[in-house]
Amino acid sequence: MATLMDVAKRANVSKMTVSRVINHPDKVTDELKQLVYQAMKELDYQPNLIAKALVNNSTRIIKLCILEDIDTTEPYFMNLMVGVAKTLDLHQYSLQLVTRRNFGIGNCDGYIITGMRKGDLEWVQKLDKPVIMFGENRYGLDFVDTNNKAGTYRMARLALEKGYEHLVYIGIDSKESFEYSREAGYIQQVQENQMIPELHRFGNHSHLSEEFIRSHWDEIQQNTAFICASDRLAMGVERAISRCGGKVPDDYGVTGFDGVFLNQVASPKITTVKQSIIEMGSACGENLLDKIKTNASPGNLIFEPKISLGGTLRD
Amino acid sequence: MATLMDVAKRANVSKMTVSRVINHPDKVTDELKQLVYQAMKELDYQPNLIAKALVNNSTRIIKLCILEDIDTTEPYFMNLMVGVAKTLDLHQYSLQLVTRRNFGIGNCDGYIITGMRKGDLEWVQKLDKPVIMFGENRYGLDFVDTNNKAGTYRMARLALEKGYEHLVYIGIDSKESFEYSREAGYIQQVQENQMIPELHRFGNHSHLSEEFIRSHWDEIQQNTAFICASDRLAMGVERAISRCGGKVPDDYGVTGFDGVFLNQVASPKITTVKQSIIEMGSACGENLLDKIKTNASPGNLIFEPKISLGGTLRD
DNA sequence: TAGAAATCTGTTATCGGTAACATGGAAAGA
DNA sequence: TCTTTCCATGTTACCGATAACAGATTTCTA
Repeated sequence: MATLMDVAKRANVSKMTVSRVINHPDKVTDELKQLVYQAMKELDYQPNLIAKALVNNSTRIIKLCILEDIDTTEPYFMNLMVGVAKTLDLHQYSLQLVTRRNFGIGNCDGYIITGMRKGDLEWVQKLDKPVIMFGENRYGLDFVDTNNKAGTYRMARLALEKGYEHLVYIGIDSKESFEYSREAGYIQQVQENQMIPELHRFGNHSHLSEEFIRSHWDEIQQNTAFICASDRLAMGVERAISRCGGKVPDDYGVTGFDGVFLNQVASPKITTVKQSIIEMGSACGENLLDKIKTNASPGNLIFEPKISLGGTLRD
Repeated sequence: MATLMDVAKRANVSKMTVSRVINHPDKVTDELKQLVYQAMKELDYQPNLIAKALVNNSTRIIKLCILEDIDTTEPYFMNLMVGVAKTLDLHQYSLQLVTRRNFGIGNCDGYIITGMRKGDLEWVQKLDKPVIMFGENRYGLDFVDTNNKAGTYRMARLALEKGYEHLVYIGIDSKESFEYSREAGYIQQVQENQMIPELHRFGNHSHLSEEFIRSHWDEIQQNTAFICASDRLAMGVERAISRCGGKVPDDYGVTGFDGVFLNQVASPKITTVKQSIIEMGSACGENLLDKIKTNASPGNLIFEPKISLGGTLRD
């Protein structure tokens, strides 16, 4: 591997000049710059990031903190992780996965945090390294998220356009901001159409929504579409309808939210609000590295969700 | 952050002595060692891995090469990645995900490779850094894998014990070693019971196995158990039987292989040969780091699979 | 045109460790 | 007792980069 020194020798300049060409090119004459560029190309020079890290006294480690108490085998978080890892690796940063328990251990250059609750606000604000949140929040912390409200709003409209006459919302029993936003999107669409909102909330497990539908099957009107806050819940609803003898999508519609793997393995596939989790993870990484480099707040980044058509809304 | 120097000063010794206490403790008297340990504890000394990496001229980067042409959203590979990442992060190594395309780019300290085909053998053997394969191979390259043969062998026996009279194998249409081993396990069990093996192979997609079962429904005998080489295939089989009016598990049995998420979302859940992909990924990492450190081949590591009971074999 | 200011380039010290060599005192051999 | 060997420790140089300072030109100003 060629070093700064090798390049310097070949270009007949000092190490420092080479370093300047890389970091402060305006402080070097064009003539020397050309020589140095030439030498770098000939030697295929790649800067040694470890040496750089040493002088900057950085760790090149980013901590990804998943504060929710969740199974790491869940594809949703894996996708997030892959997205983050992709970007970090590109910049030769290392990703460290941490939870509540092992949070404080070891140094790092920045944090990506998801699943924050109110009680966490205090210590999150005290962190002395740059932070990006994954998931909207109302505390002014920089975040990356999907436009949750727009997601359910548009999905609800789509269901109406497809001719379903009743819209029931099946939500997640959680106090997090994203859930409020999804509910708000549904409610707005329903109210704009002079309908009365009907919301139910459960823990995010398919068997809970399934059980609910089965036990209330008699009260459910034909031509209802269920706007669900997750693909898990949608999967349960779909299964329940099917087992109760209902027809999806002809007599009942079902829509999900997330679009991470689960929607594809259901049968028929779930029409869902697709979040590009991997891309969002990458964006978290980009924003964080930016924040580390420039020391300036990148603000919020909101991804517009796309509707991924499956077979749970009629055509 | 306390440095070697800080510790040295507090213990009234030279930097070198502190370094020796850490790396060659036998070359330092007990008396000094005590002083140094004391000082390290008082200052909560953590060695700076970046500085270490610089002198060793290492990158602290490990490349995970997924040579199969596969969707990265697949939970299987994500689990592998998480497992690897877990271990590497513990040792402050960085994980880089590479494919065929970007393989050669950039330096690293070692490789974890999965999905190797015959044609890859040549360049894999030429790599100048330590390598661990994920997935069995017959070329003498160190690997970590599940005992594939034992998996199908035991699963087939279980199906027989549950009273299914016919065993049909639904395999993956691939020339990789793991598939041969799974087939071998099934065949051995079947032959030990004086039965005649029946194997079918498809690309690893649920709709392919589903289509096969549906189109051959008339020829399928009651009380058959399908031993599938993946949960995907099993899912397709399960769905087909259900749609053709068959009863799982009463009249037909279905078993899968992998146990990574998919088996849990099917309904009923698939009885499957569970591979601990995350642990295996961790093991790949451990073995590779070991190999890097000691420069000695760790040999192969074979995980015994466990049968994860779902509802697709009768009780 | 002398002297000051600005511009460019090189030298030195530094980040936090480790290897290789140097030193000084104790144990061993003559 | 005097050398030789050994062992524990310290000194120096180095890994590959960068910041701060120093020196050499050039340009500008009076």
